[in-house]
Amino acid sequence: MGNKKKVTFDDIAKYTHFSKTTISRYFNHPDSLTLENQQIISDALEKLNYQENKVARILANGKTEFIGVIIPDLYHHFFSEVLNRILSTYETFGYKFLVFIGNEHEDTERQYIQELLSYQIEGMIIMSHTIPSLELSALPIPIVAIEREDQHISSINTDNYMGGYQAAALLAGHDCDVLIHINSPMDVHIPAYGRIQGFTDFCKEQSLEPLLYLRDFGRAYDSDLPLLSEIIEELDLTYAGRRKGIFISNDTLANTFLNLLFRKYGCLPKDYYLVGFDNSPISRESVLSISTIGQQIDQLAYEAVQLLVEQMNERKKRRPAPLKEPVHKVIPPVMFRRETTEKSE
Amino acid sequence: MGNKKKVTFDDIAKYTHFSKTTISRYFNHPDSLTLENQQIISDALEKLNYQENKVARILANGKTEFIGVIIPDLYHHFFSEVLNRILSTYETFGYKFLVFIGNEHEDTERQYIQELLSYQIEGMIIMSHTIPSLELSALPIPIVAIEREDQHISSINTDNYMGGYQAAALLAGHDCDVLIHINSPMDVHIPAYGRIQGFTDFCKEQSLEPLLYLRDFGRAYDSDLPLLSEIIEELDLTYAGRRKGIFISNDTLANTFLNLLFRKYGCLPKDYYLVGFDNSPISRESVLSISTIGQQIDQLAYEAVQLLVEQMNERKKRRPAPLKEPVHKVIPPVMFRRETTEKSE
DNA sequence: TTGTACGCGTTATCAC
DNA sequence: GTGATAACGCGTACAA
Repeated sequence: MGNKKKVTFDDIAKYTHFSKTTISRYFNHPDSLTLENQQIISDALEKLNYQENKVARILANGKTEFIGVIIPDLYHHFFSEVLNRILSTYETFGYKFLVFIGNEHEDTERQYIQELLSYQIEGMIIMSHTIPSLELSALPIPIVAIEREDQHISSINTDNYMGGYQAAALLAGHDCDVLIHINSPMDVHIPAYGRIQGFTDFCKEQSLEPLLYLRDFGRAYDSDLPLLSEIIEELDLTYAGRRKGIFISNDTLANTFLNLLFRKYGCLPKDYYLVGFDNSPISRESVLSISTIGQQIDQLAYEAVQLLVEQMNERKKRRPAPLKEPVHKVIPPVMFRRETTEKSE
Repeated sequence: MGNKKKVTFDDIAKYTHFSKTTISRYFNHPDSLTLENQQIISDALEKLNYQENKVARILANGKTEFIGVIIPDLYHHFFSEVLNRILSTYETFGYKFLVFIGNEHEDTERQYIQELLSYQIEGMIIMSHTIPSLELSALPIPIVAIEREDQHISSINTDNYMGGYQAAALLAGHDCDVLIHINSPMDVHIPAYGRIQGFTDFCKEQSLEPLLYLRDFGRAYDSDLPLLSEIIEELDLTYAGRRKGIFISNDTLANTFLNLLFRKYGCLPKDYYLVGFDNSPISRESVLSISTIGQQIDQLAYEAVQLLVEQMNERKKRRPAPLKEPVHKVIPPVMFRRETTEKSE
């Protein structure tokens, strides 16, 4: 209860009449002790109620087993699920995670990184996109990006191109003759740009003209509503009666779109076909289940940690062979066919 | 680029012809140096590219500035938003967070706690509910619970009782004469139980008979569907034509309920009034916006960290006066009136 | 205002 | 198989 000093190796050593060294060995090379002595020490640990102190161990051997994480927010399900999966790799790799929420300000994120480095993190996973990868590549530790600009650092991404391609193919397979993609404008170097590219490439291969609606979405539900409303009005006017296949950049937006159609028509009109992206919970829980291109978040996270662990291990070797070029790994998306495309026709 | 040894106070000291102590003071008591000398050291830090090592500092002064967090999952928006807010308090309090996902197994969660303690965390915030608070209260650090069983430890909770009461009042205010609450069965000591209590107490005060449907919800969307479907069938049969006010334990479930009504009737029938709980995004993004009793997650998280920080600071005093009794603080809920109750009548 | 000497709790190196 | 002893990098009396 009180402020008892903590029990240390010294206490154990005195109690057992061994040396500190032997106690240390009990933890790190137990085989080098006789079974008998192992038991003695083990009993002493119990009796004195010893609690490990890994901070001292870090100072002595330099290994923190810390990985730093900077994530843009936890509001979007995608990010929180990625973090969930990252944290869960503790069971496999044993690394602990120091997590910061990037707040969109470059300078504060730089401070976070300094703070992480001061705690001797061995590697970093970054999903926040404010700091350019060129700058990150200069940091003294291995870094892995997930779904962000990654020209100069290693990364794990969903195969966004294939995702966009599959979405277009799904819609075309339902005989949609107007193929539409709704997204936010973005830089070519952001992985998600592949969704646009894959979608338009499929259209071109099929000699269809892809219709792109790029608006500044994602600020908030209420500000997305009028933007989508406007698009619906335009589509209804211009393509009345024609079968419209619409690929929307994420499930949240797809759900908003679907809600607007329900408000206007009380249902999903026959000539509308919808595909979202992410396979986030809302795609199953919307008023009609939404077909979507799912990201394999568990794999994204696992591979990111694994790639990081490999590079961190490499550094611990006597003669490290660091990566000369960043590694970019890509995880295939998975298609979910649901009610917004698989109607009884 | 290479494996250059890290720059330490010793290097700075040699470079500036000061002693290590002075360098240390530069960081901890800069005022005790002349401005001139501060500048000299500051320049040297730049030149040698010094990086702080907080691990060494921890070993020397015992303050890790670590808070451990154990959270059940990040799948539910409530938890991820709480974590979001907790992490964001770094800006205010400066504490860093080591986060573990509780995996429902008591013994592995105990291991997590040991791991956290071995890193010398100064306090812990726990939302996971597998380990009884009595056991937690025996740990050698301050602990604060959020929305979990908290008989023997301090806690921050939403005023669930008031939430249930308000929900019932809102429904009664719309002249619902059948008041229904849908929830999962739970122990009386879980804060969320207050929702049931508040709801039924209001009903009794108004001489209304509260109708409780307690089912094992929350496993998955698909397994909730039939449970809710059955309830709807029963309500339609038993209370046809009467105005039904339904308080559902959380917004996810309320949304599912609403979707089922839409599938059956193509709309929210006139005699159904719905109130959810949490004010999670789905309550705004469902096909009709759902009235809900919102938890003030930002406050929950902030107060939890603050309470913890107070207790951690108390321990650092020469003569600590630890809490004799756990502190239980309660945050009022906020009502959001939306389309599922505020119809044009 | 600045320096000396030691402690924090563990691991690593070398002896025995 | 076991034990001294010296790191690891910083903070803090105490002394000057």
